[in-house]
Amino acid sequence: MRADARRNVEGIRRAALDVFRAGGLTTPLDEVARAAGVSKGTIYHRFGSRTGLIDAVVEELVAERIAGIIEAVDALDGPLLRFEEYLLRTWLLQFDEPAANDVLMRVLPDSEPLTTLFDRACHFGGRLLHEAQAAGVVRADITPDDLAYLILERGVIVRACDQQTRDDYRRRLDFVLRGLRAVRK
Amino acid sequence: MRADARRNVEGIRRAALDVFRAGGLTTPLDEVARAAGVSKGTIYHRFGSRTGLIDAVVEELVAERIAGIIEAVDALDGPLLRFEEYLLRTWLLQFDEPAANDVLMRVLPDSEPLTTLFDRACHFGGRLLHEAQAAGVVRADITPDDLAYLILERGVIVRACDQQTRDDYRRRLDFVLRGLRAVRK
DNA sequence: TAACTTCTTGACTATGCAGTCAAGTAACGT
DNA sequence: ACGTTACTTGACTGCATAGTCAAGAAGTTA
Repeated sequence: MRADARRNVEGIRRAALDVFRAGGLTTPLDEVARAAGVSKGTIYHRFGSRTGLIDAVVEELVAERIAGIIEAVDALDGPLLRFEEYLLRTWLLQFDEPAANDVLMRVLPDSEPLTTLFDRACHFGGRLLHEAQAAGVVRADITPDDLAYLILERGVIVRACDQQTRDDYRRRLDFVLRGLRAVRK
Repeated sequence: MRADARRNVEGIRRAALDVFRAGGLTTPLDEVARAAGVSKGTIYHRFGSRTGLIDAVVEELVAERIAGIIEAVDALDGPLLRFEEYLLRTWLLQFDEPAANDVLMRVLPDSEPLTTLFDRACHFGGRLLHEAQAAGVVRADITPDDLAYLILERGVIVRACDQQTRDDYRRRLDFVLRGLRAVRK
């Protein structure tokens, strides 16, 4: 690979990290090209497709955030707290990081790296749900699908309602969490 | 107005009712034109703009549905039941009728007829919220804005997640309603 | 430095929708 | 039946984005 090509690949990667971080994985490639100081054609040349580029950066972009949540929540005590903190932190991540939101919304269902990240979060959430239900602290009729849906929903909302403040968003999450708890006898 | 023009206006109105009923107010005008058997230009000629056409049909398309909810809910007893039935029926209306959903989502914020319909629903909901909070049966920290948001959210979700079954959608609404109730002492 | 190969470019196609307008068509009045 | 005027048409512009490719630029090697 020629020197200029190597330079460009790196530049594009870095630009993609910046641009996708700010605007999510659906940002037009022209913006990445502009940020990298190359033409769109070069990106296609080097990464094959839009998805190719995303695959090449999404891990670095998002993995740490999801791992951070899993780690932090794993350190907490109590099945209800753990379950609710998992959801809360995930929902806030969706608000804060468009790219993470895109992963959690399965914007590119065919991308392996994206699927891996998504599954990691889902699997962990499923475990917490199971434990919380076993302890009788969240409603028994919530399914793992419902859980995925609760996250997908929030993603859709975050995307569409980008004028709401983080505080309002955060406050309203409490309503949702409350609805998932088991009814006190 | 010439006879053919009058005929066309009526044809377009009727086509718009059909098409918007099925696909919501954001359906491309070409589809309305095709359904009416005229060209797109004729629609613009007769109704001035996309919004003009929508204004001309939205009342007939949606008013009855919203009035129906208000009437039915008004006949119920108990502040909690009334509040929850209002939300539930509104949310189901959003699922069943894309056009009603567009109204409730304020897809065209500048259209008077749309605003009128929206305000009617909002005002009624606000009253129910107030009564329910006065009776201590729903959380006191829910604002009228939150209520509008709960409806907007659902609208966004319905639009984006069109593959979910009505039954699943319905079942999940219970989670949300549950989260709005006052905490039992 | 010249030949050779790799690489980059940006104009191009394609898609989908909003909205416009010159030119053609058809209803109406006399 | 013919002129006038209202009306309709559909091709056109404009916009935004994905993806392609022939031609020109530039790194590499001898």
